[in-house]
Parts: sequence; structure tokens; C-alpha cells
Amino acid sequence: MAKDKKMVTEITSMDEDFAQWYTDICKKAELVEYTSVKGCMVIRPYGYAVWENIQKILDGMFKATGHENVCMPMFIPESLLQKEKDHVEGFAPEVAWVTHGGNEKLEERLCVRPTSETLFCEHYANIVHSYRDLPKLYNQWVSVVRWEKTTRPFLRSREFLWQEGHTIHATAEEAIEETERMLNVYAQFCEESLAMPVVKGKKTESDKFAGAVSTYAIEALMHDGKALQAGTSHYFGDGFAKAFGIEYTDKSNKRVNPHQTSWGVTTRLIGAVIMTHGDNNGLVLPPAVAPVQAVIIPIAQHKDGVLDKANELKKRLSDINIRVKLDDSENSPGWKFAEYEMKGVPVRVEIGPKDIENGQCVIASRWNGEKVTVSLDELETTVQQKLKEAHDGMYNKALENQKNRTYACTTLDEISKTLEEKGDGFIKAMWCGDEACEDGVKEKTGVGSRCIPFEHEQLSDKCICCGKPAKYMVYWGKAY
RNA sequence: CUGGGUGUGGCGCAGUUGGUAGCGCGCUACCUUGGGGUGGUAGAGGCCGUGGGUUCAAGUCCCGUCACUCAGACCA
Repeated sequence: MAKDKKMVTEITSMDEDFAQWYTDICKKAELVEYTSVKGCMVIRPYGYAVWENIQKILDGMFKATGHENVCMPMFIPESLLQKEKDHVEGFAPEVAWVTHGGNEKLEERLCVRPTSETLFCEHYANIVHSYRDLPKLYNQWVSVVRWEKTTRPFLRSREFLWQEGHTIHATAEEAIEETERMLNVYAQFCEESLAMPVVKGKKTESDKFAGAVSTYAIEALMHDGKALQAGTSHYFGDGFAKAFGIEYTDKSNKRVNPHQTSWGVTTRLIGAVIMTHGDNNGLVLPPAVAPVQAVIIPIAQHKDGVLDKANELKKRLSDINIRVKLDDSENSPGWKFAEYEMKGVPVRVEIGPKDIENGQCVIASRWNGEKVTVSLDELETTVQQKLKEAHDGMYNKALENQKNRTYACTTLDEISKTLEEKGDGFIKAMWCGDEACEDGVKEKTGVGSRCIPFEHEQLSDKCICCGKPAKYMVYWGKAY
């Protein structure tokens, strides 16, 4: 079987129309359904199961690093939102307001949280009094609302699910360490669970979170060469603490402001998975978060013993904690093959009368289309091995794509030429640190700064835009 | 927000100079079906996104509005 052969006709080819391909997968793989409110989508069981798996793994990582879950209200009074100047300026244009309770107009309108810094700050002001109260390492899994103009399933919706971590520390050092720790947790999660390589780095001044001292991000490169911010971690210094009057008494009996962080990832990660691993036959899910890791397709299922054997295989895989599904519906085997390919199930097990006779089954891998016939004795080991191979193979393929689409440039013309000849991707180029040059690059080439990566490379000594001494090496790109 | 495109059974589409809706898939029943979306017979299902207008008559023409979508701007 040819590797690139398209066998699922429901999905538009990505080379034909990438945007349509993406939308097709979202709908045909039954991840989402639209509603009558723009930018608000139903996350269907199959899509939500992916999110649940993401949640489960990440939550475990948060707990392992000492965090506790809490839940803040969804309404923020206007006066509270106003307290930190940069923060409110950053979010005001996209908040939704509640103005009435029943028929009565509210004395003060309430904003539907776009993020919960203000709520956490109000709370911390109440409960932090002594250095003994610190740190507080909180996280919450909730939804937030941002009234976006352009919306797309998972990538940018008006309401979306996320987790937001909010921590408060006695010292700046501790808070900075936390900011970095969580960025690393995200990067590790993306690599180990989503098989998605990311670039870790710092955001430029103009791109940082409203109210933050510094913002860090993980950036991933999608199949079409566009960049996607997959997660962020912010260091706040004591700015929010000052604005919200959070103070504690330190060991030397002085009243001081604590230091804070926040960090988050959203359901956008699902969009990232779609656009990192998906192909022309549909979704390709990383085994760690796939709702179904192995699907069993019985062949000639009406014949004696086939379904019994299929059920037996199901039990055996289930017993070793593989998320397994047996499709014994009336659809033809071919229909089922296409269906589960579209849905990105990592491994397919085919079992028919011939196989039973020979004591074997056929195992197919979604990510590379490979099919093998194995003895039934080796079912468990082979499926486990194929899942492992899928993860590694998907990661390496994505990493290779990222590398192949990352270009080092030393002049603006070179950037434009590269984009034109090779298509979108990450551009590595030097920058002086001046915002005017950052804007200049965007204006002249169309790519914006994505991040200043932790792994510095001295590509040249001069800023690509103004020619003055360069301070940073920056990843640039078109973004979602 | 600006500009373009699209809204007709569950899905994908057709519908001429305005005359009261048609096809494929899917669905239901029965039969058939061995390895890439089986084949057959019969049947059910839509008032055309939504609000107004023109007209004897509107899916079709006009205006508004909502949603989807593409490009951009904006934003994280």
C-alpha cells in the first residue's frame, strides 16, 4: 500500500486547501460542531475525550510539581479588572460584559473572565499575610471568554477551555524559577504526550502578556509552515501585587510585596495536534492522548467464532490498559478502515476467519500506513510496540518538518525570497531589540517575531532591519 | 473590523425568464456482504438561515440581520 495514497475522500487534501482540510477534520472526525453563536462550539465526545486525556496527564504533572486546583468565579466586577493598568488595556477590547441580572440593571457591570489574574490577586490579598503563607501554587481548569473577531475551531474561539496556573512567591527568584519550570513542563508534555516538538523562548516586549514583566512561550510549527503558540508562562514581578495591595510580613518583620506568575495552555493544543500530525486521510492522534488507541475490525464478522475471537482480543488489550474499541457494527470492513483513519486511531487490528485459522492477526499503524501480520501470541507486545513506534515516529517526523522549514536569514530580502521560494516556516534572524525594527520586519516581510529562543545562535552581529549591533536571535514567522 | 464567497432534507449539491422543490450519499425495513467506504428492493424525511419588502405569485428580485468560510487588519 502506498504511503501517501488518499483513502478517505471525505477530507479535502491539505495541499489543495489547508484551511478547508483543517475544518474538514474538525467536523468529520467528530471533534466539534458549530452552534448558533459565532465562535462558540460544541466539543463533541471524541474531541472532549482528547481534552480529558490532555487534562489528566497535565494535571498529574502539575500535582507532581506541588500545585493545587482551585476554582474562581467567572465574573469580574469592572472595578476589579481596572486595578492593573496594562492588564485592563490589554484585555478590555475583547471582554464580554454582563449588565443585567434578570430584568434589573446591575449597579456595576461584570466582565466574563478573559483570564483570572484579577480574581486570584483579590483572593491572595485576603489570604496571604505572612511569609509562612507562601508560596501558593494554584491552578484551575475552567473556560474563559474573549470576544474574538476571527474565530476558528480550537485555534481561536470566543469561549475556550484551558487551565490557568497562578502562583505567588516570597521572592522574585522563586517566581522566576516557577515561570521557567512550568514552561518546561509544557514543553515536556508536548514532546512526550503530543509528539510535538516546540521551541522554547521569551516573547518580545511588544508581544508579552498584559501586565507581565516577561512572557515565555512554546512555539510549534504547523504543517503549512505557520507558527502556533502552544503555551505561555508569565513572570509578573510584584506589579500585580502592588496594584492589588497584596502584602505580607517577611522574616525581618517588614511589609513587602510578593512575586507572582501565571501560565496556561488551552484546547488550542488540539488544533496543534491536528495541524502537526494530520494527513490527507484525516486526523493522526498521538497514542498518549488518543481516546481509542487500538480499534479492532472483525472481518466476515457473521462467521462463527470471529466476533468471539475479536472480543477476546479486545479483552486482552484492555487488560494491559490499552484504550481499545471493537467495532462490530454492520458497516463493511472498508468503511471502518476509512472511519478510524479519519479519526486518527493509532493502531488497527484486523481479525478474520483466515487469521483465526492461522493463529494470527493484521496490525496496521495509522501514522505511516504500515501493515504487519503477527501471531496472536504477540498481540500485546506488538500493539504496545506499534504505539511506541507511532509516538516516536510522529515526533521525529514533526521534528524533521520543523527543521526543514526553519531558515536562517541575514537580510530582509533573504527572508522575503525564502518565504516565496520555500513557503512559510520559522525564520531565524538577528535583532537589535528595537520595537521599530520588529515592526519593520513584519511590514517588509510579513513575518512577526515569535520568540527569542533559549538556544541562542549568533547568526551575525547586525540587526537584520537597521544594521545596528544585534542583541538577540529571534524566531520569526506567520502565526495562527 | 474591511473586502470576497456561501446558507435549500442529517451531509454534499441542483433549482432556467419569479409559478409553490429535485438528485446523490446517509437514514428506516428486508435481503446481501471476506480483507479499503458491499450490492439490491421498498420507504421516510426539507417550505429553502432569519426578519421585512416588491409581486396575483418569491428558493429565485430588493433591503436588513445572523452564522459559516477565505484574504487581510486586529488580538493571545
